[in-house]
Formats: sequence, C-alpha cells, structure tokens
Amino acid sequence: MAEKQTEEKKSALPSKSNFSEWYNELLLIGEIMDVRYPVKGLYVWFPFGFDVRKRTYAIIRELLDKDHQEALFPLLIPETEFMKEAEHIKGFENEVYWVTHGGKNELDVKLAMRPTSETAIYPMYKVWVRSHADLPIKIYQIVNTFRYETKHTRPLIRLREITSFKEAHTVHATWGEAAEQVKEATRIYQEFYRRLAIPTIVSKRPDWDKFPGADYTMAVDTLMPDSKTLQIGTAHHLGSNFAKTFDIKYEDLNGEQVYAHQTCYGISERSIAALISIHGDGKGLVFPPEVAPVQVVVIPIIFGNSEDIIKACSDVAEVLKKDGIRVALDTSDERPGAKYYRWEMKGVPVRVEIGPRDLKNNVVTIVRRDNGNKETAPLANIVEEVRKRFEAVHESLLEKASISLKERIINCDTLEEVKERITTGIARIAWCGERECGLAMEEAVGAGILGVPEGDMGKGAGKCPVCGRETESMAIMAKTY
RNA sequence: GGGGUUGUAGGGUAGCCUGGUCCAUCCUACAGCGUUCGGGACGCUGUGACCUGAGUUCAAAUCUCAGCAACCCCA
Repeated sequence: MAEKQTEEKKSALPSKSNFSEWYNELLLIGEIMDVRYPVKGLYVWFPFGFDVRKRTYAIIRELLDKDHQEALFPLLIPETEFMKEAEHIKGFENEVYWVTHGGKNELDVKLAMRPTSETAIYPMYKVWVRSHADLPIKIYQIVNTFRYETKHTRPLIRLREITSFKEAHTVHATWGEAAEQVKEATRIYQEFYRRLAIPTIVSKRPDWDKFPGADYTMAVDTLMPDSKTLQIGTAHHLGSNFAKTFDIKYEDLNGEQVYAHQTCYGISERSIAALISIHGDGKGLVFPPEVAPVQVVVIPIIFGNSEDIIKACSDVAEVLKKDGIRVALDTSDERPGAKYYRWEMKGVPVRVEIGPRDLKNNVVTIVRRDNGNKETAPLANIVEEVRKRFEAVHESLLEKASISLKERIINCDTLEEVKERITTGIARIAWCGERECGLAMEEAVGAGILGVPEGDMGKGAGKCPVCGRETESMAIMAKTY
C-alpha cells in the first residue's frame, strides 16, 4: 500500500482516463505549450512544442508544394471588403476582433483581424485572374488568425489566436474542377494524417453546418480519448459565391467573361492536439519518429569508471547523427531511471542504452517508447536497427489508433441507442438526408451529425429514425469539440 | 448567455472568517558541493511568493471596490 502511494505520488501526470486534466498537464510538463499567458485563449509555444509544430508543418508543406504555391497575405482586412459576402459575415461577425485606432486617431475604415482570409485574398484574386490560362490558381499560406471565442477556450483546440492556420485557396474554371480539388484536398489531408499516425473519417457536413458562404463542406474528423470528435481539417467548395461578390472573372475560350469557381481548405494546430492526445500515454508524449524533435536518446549506464561507456555512447550518437537522425546524448548526473522517465515524457521514440554489460558483448540495449519493448542489438548495425524501429513505431502507432477508432464506431438503429453510444464514441445510423430529420435527430440526441462519411461507412440500408423512409446512406453522430 | 468557486515561490498547500505574532510549509522546482548510477538516489548548504490597480487603516496575503485570469455547473 505504501509502495503504491509512493508510485502515485511520483507519477507526474494525471491518468489519461481523466483526459482534460491529463491534456493540460501534459502540455505544460511536456513543454508543448505554456498556458499561463495572461490573456484568455492565447497560449505560448515552448521551443520544444514549436519544434514539433515545425516538423508537422513541414509535412503539410511537402505535400502541398507538389502543386501549390505558398504566399502571404495581410493580417488586417478593411471592413469594406470583409462585409461584402453576406453569409460569410453572418458566420463570423460575432467573432471578429476590430482594429479601430491608429495610435490615437480613429480609423475611417475599421480593420478586421482575419478570422480566416477569404476576404483578404479574393480582392487580389480579382486582380490576378484575367484569362482561362491563369487558371487554376492554387495558393496557400500558414498564418495566425483571430477569433473572439466565447465558449470555453482550450490550448491547441479552441483558441482566440489560431497560431498555425494553414489555408489553401484555389480558383478554377468550372464547378466540376473545383469539386475535384475538394476531393484532392481531402486526399492530401488523409495522407498528412497517415504520416502523423492519426486515423481519420472524411464526411460531408450537413448543410446547416457548412462553411458560411460555401456550396458544401467536406470535413476530416478524428476521435479523441474522451470520446468527442475533433474536426482536424476541412475543405470547402465555394462555387462562384465569392467570385460573384469579389468579381473574380476570367475570359474563356469564346472570349466571354465568366465567373470563376473556388475552393478553400484548412488545417490548424488542432492537428497537433490530435497528435499529442491520441498517441500520448500515462508516461507522457509519444511521437511518431518523423515529427519527434529528438528521435533517439543515448543513455550511458555508468559504474565507477565511466570513460569507456561515455566514449561508446558518444560514438553511437555520432554515427546516428551522420545518418541524419536527431540524437540526444544524456550524460547528465542523474540515475538512469530518472533519465528514462524524463525522455519518455518527451516522447522520444527510441532509447539506446549502453552499459558495461553491453560494451563487453559489443551490443546496445534498444527500447521502444510506444510499447516499452527492450531488446539488444549488435553495435555494428546501430543505424539499421534504429531505422527499423522507427518504421515499426510508426506502423504500430497507426494500427493501434486505427483499431481504437474502429472499435468506437457503433452501429445504431434508434436514437435512444445513439444517445447512449455517443458517450463512448461515434454512433452510425441511417439518415434520409433531409434537413428537418437531421435537425430533429440532433435535437433528440443532444449531439451533432458529423455527416455522411465517404466510402462504405456512409453506405448501408436502413430507415431514417425520424421520418421512417428507407435510405441507403448512413450518418455518423458524436459529441464534438 | 446565466450562476458559482478560486488566484500565495517552478509545482502543491496552510494562513484570510476575527488586519499586527509570518522568518509558514512540503515537493517530482532551482543553484552549489560530495557520495552515487541496468527504472524516479542520498546528505549538507542555499534560492524563491502573497494576480493587478484603487480604497479603508497607524498597519492589508487577510477587509471593500474594480480589472485581469483560471476552474466548475446550468442553458
């Protein structure tokens, strides 16, 4: 009993089953974000967390740069532009921060701090788009945006300053081409999340939940440990709604002036919230090797004379570094156990230990962060052995998360069942697709319809629980962030 | 949107009702020295705080008001 108490006392993190507390503590102890900045909804990236962000966003950039261009538009948007698109205004006006003064002078035209950048970018697209030969345009930027959230704010999830908003804005000749681009966007996002070992569900948002000003919205969701879903990516088909209000026209092959068709799609630091929450455990962070700031930590196990051991460790560290692996060599004056806990908290995927026993046998001890497996491997093959484990860690993280997601998607026949099931995961139920039925379902259950998922998950025979009509489409419902 | 609770060192707490007796305390914090080191070592010596502003008072961590921030509950 006394032993157990000591153990509890020593564990720095609350249990993950108490997700909210676990998450907040982990952000701080794991040095991802400092939540103590004295403005509601604004948080500070620690250098370590920012490193994770950098590596995560390098993946998005890599994927987008294949056929997008990165640009940068201003933070401030004149009220006159911001107020052009009626639906868009309705969607955002309660959340906009306004700049009203320059020094002591009141501005003639107030400036909105972008809550999203359509109205900053599209006046320029009006100027840039001239002919069909200019199309398509595929531009993205990674910026901060501001939303005056009135609900409970949460680091990385619901922020007043979104610090890491990746938004792409494309222009196309036809509605169909734009629709293709929306599909492409969701493909890119799924690939991005596969690289982060995060399983996702893509679905079409119900009409009442689409982006203000869009024809339709496709969304990428994942399931968090507390059984709420987190929207971690969206792609919007804007039709020519914005083209009309911003007068974005091109001359087609027949010499006619035609309105362009547009899409926009975004990802934010919610991707990192998902990364941390889905893989992390009671010992702290767990990162897929690709985004881990430190990929390998080398720990010398010292007895008495330490020189040989230290030398062997720093040799190993050098060899790994030469191969492009991010290595930390921990020679600090602490006992090995304390070091293990520290680096486990930081999510380092692979740990290499060298002690007298290893040295004698020309081997190293290799430990995986994700499952704790401890093995010995020949010193001569160290790079290969480490690389092999990187792959294994990534695969098993993705597999584990995918299974956990699948297990928590439950088929339901009645709304009572849905209501019960959404406390532990996602409920799948027939829906005729009608607005009135959908809203009634949400009302009855007290949770949202995410939409009709792509692929088999969205198909199946059943009766709409509200109107009773036969339908072949299945919706998913869940508590959401 | 409505209601409630709270703010004391890097973290956790006591003190607040009844103003002074406070040099408060603990730690997984920090610094130095020494002994240690195959899963959170130990000893010694140190460091460090009353959210911000105004008010009441001889005197404020403590009382009053305002602000800022955090948490919880309800819609």
